[in-house]
Amino acid sequence: MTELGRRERKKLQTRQSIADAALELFLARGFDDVGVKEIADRADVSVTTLFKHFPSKESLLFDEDAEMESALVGAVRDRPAGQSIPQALKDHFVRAATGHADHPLFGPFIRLVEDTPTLRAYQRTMWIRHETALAHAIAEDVGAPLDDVRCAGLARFALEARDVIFGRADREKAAEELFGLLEHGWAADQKA
Amino acid sequence: MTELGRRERKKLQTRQSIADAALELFLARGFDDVGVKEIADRADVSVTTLFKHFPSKESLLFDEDAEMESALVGAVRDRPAGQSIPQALKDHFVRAATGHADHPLFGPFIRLVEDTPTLRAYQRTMWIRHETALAHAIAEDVGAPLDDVRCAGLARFALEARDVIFGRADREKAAEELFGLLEHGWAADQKA
DNA sequence: TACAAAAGTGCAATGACTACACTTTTGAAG
DNA sequence: CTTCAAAAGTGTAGTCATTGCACTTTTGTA
Repeated sequence: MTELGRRERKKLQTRQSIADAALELFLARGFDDVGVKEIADRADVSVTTLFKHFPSKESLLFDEDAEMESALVGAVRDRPAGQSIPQALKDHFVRAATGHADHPLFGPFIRLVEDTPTLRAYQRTMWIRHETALAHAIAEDVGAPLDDVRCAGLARFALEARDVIFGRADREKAAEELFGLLEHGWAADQKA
Repeated sequence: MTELGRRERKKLQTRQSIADAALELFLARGFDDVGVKEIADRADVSVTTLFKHFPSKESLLFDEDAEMESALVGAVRDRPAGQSIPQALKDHFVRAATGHADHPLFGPFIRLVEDTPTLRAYQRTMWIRHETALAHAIAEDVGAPLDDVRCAGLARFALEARDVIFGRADREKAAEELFGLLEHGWAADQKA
């Protein structure tokens, strides 16, 4: 679509260097044992520049965000005919989880986040940001008012479900059971 | 039960002074516009002492914690015969919310927390800590393995429901609808 | 009364983050 | 090709929460 000028390209490149440096160092020595200074040095930029690109130390690890939200909304909006919303969300999460599973850093990355309280909290905050968007998509789909409580609730529960699932050994089964619960509750509510 | 010696009493008193000073200042000027130094000064203690009593600035606002957890577990364990677990939790939350509603600082306090991202996040983290305890209580009650996924899920969803409910104008109705969803999903699952 | 543990203090340091004033790069207009 | 304002980058110095340390004071108890 939009051609990027050299300027934009260089900017993105700087950003990428920083993110790469951060990921390497964090994976090697842990989030708390690496300072921003060191990351900036390795990316060959000043600390000031680093913070011009990323709003916080935690954010260095979570880059792609806008895409996730539209994917989430899309999963509800464009689901196969006849499929329930909880089902569609479950499929979406399972697909997303297994989609990246081949990347060699996926495992270590997950472990890093799980083992660092700060990062868990941050990830969760970022994740929950999508609640409103998802809630609206659901409400629109079923023809409820945009701020309908049950739609907001389903959105929240679904997003949380992902977090619970990730903490489990058998993610497939966990997803099945948790979304089963939502599925039944949601269906019963829809009838009323 | 246990009589407190003068030492313990003085310690608690110091702690209370600090918490009081913090609450006053935060309510008056907002969380981010008050420094720990100022709080310590008002409570007439050193900053070092302040941090010997509280692990962080945020924790100054959230004191009573162990009680909440046992109350939560108790709500499940000692619920009236024939009442479902989601129902019991709903009742518990509604009761807890209205129980403090008469306190004059309750409203402003809630508003302070809602309006300060840091505090929202902190409160949520503290709150979710009870997930495991609640999940175990539920599992025990229905005779499932302690780490059963559906029990953990219900616990998580119920705790999150409280958060969603607090963000709503009509909390009574919101509670009704959200726990209705959990109720139906849970009931359907239990039969299987 | 004496003494060890507990409570409190002040100081200096760390580490994330910001404000500021500055230099360098670069896209685009003339 | 020159020019110039915006954008990208830099270094310095500061703020603020939080911690480690070595120290004094208080207090329960033997």
